[in-house]
Amino acid sequence: MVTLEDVARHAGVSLATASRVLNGSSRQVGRAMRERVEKAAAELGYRTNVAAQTLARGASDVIGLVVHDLVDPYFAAIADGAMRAADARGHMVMVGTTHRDPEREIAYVSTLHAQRVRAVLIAGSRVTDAAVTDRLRAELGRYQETGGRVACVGQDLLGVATVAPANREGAADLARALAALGHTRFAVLAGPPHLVTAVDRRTGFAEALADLGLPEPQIVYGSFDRGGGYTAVQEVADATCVFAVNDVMAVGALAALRERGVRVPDDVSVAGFDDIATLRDLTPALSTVRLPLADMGARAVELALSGDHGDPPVVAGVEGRIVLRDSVRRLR
Amino acid sequence: MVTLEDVARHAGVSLATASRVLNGSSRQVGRAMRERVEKAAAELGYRTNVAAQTLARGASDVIGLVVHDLVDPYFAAIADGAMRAADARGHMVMVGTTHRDPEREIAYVSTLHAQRVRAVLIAGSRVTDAAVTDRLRAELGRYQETGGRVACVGQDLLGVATVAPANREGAADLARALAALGHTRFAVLAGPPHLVTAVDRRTGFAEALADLGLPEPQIVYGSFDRGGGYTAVQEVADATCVFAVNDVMAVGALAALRERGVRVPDDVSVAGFDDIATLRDLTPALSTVRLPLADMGARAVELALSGDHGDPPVVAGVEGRIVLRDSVRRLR
DNA sequence: CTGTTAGCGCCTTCAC
DNA sequence: GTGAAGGCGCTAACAG
Repeated sequence: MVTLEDVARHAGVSLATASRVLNGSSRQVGRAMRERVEKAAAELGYRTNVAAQTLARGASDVIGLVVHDLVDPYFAAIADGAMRAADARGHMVMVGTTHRDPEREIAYVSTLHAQRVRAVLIAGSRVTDAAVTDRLRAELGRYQETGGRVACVGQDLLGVATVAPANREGAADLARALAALGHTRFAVLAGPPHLVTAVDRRTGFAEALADLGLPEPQIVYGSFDRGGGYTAVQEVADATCVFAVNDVMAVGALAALRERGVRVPDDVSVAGFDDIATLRDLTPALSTVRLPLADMGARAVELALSGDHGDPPVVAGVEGRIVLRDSVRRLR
Repeated sequence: MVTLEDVARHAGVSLATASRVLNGSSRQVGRAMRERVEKAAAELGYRTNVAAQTLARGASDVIGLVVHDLVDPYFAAIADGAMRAADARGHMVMVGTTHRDPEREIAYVSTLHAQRVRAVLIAGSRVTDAAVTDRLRAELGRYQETGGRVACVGQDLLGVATVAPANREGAADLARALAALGHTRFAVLAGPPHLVTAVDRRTGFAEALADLGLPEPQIVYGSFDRGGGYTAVQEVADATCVFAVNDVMAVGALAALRERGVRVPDDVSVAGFDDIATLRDLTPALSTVRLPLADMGARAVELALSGDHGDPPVVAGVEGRIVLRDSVRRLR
């Protein structure tokens, strides 16, 4: 294993000089020496030992990212945006997937802290369980005390910089748009009651309907994935329009409806939330609320890395945009 | 920042003892001391400094993963499998995305080498450019010389342990299955001519047709993504069956056909390759060749981590399974 | 501009 | 079973 010292010796310069040319210091090095060092490094096949560098510098240039599930296109898109932004700033990204286990979220923060990553990004819905949230906050707090930066994509419940999609408002806008098409009897495939994202979207939707003087929607709980939509939609009684709180669930609902011979949008309209790119080729095309997922990931990187340590955490709201496509139909 | 030394002092033991308790050594430590150390660590909020540990041990427990694009469900699935396997072995995963730039692939290997990751996983098609491949091989070679482990998901062209999907054979099987339905005039949306995966699938398909005495398929090149399928299918002349060399391209093709009012499978049959889970709810359901993507990722982790340094690289073949769904139709 | 020299935090022989 | 001490590879003052 070739070390900096080997390179220095091979080039006939001091360790410090070799360090300065190979691992960007602010100091200048004379052209002649610089070239000798670079030549020696190339000849020897030198590779910086980042662990040693991190130890000496007291800071690494790795960013940690915690997501629920990379196979879920929602998180894949956020991760992609975050990784592009990280890359642009010269950072590598270390990823942990929790598969929706809040305990693992906490454990990952601890692990990433141990890795002394420069920043930790937490993406995904918070849970309504205050005790779990508090423990995550505490873990993040310990990390921040030692200089760690944190940003979250989701609800502003952690006391850290947050990219917060307007779930309530987006769902409310969607409700109004659907009502404007003449729908009055709605059902909501609401996902699990302990996921804040699901709850926000469900209540935003329901409140908007109430404001319009429309009847309460039928609420069907279930899991937050395709299967949840698939199962839940089968309990819908007589709605003319079904709102699934995310696109993946809507896809499950569409599949179940198709199997039962229910036509969309002729027999029932369906809408989702997120506007997942991979799902844009479904038939009928899914109406939804578009969230700029990749931007949100990139934004989180910026928030985490910018600002000074003492600053109060920034909360960046993100608006969803209603996209009406073929899966919904005008009733009157 | 709390260090091991702080913990040792707080517990009234030596640094060595604290180290043995907190960071699993093979040595035993008396029960009383162990408990004192653990208590002190908890009280102080100690977190191992992995950088220091890596430096001292000369080995990290991070695995590097290089993929083309996390938003592409193909890679998301492989990454998911790899991360689960890594996790089960106590490793974190550092991810780099190349967005199909072979130069970045090489650069990432270098970066991961600098990070002294325990193993590097490279997922994704090789390119036909031998010069680029040689440089990647060289970079991997340098890494391996210093004890790094490597595994690849794709073609066995790097001289490292490889999980190699049977692209040729899968495509050939598919061709035979489609021919058995009575199709004789085929078109292949072939992707780019420099991607080995695309080439293998195209040639496997064409060769099987030739063996059956059927006419040569029309070959249309393009990009390896949705847009590539969308564009390429518009140049298809008079085939009764279109084979897109991956599912995402097939989705693009379906979209273009739908827009032009061409019915699938009534007017033309369409098949893809990979069997991407997220795409299983398309209508018509896509016929394809199923690859166990998550398993492949997990397998790569195993291959990389197992075996001894001198061993010749293992090549693990992976078979695809034909899945015929509604997007193809029997002609006779 | 270049070299010398303490550490950075932890692991691991080696004695006790 | 426990402690003392050298060293892992690099950085960043500090001198020159």
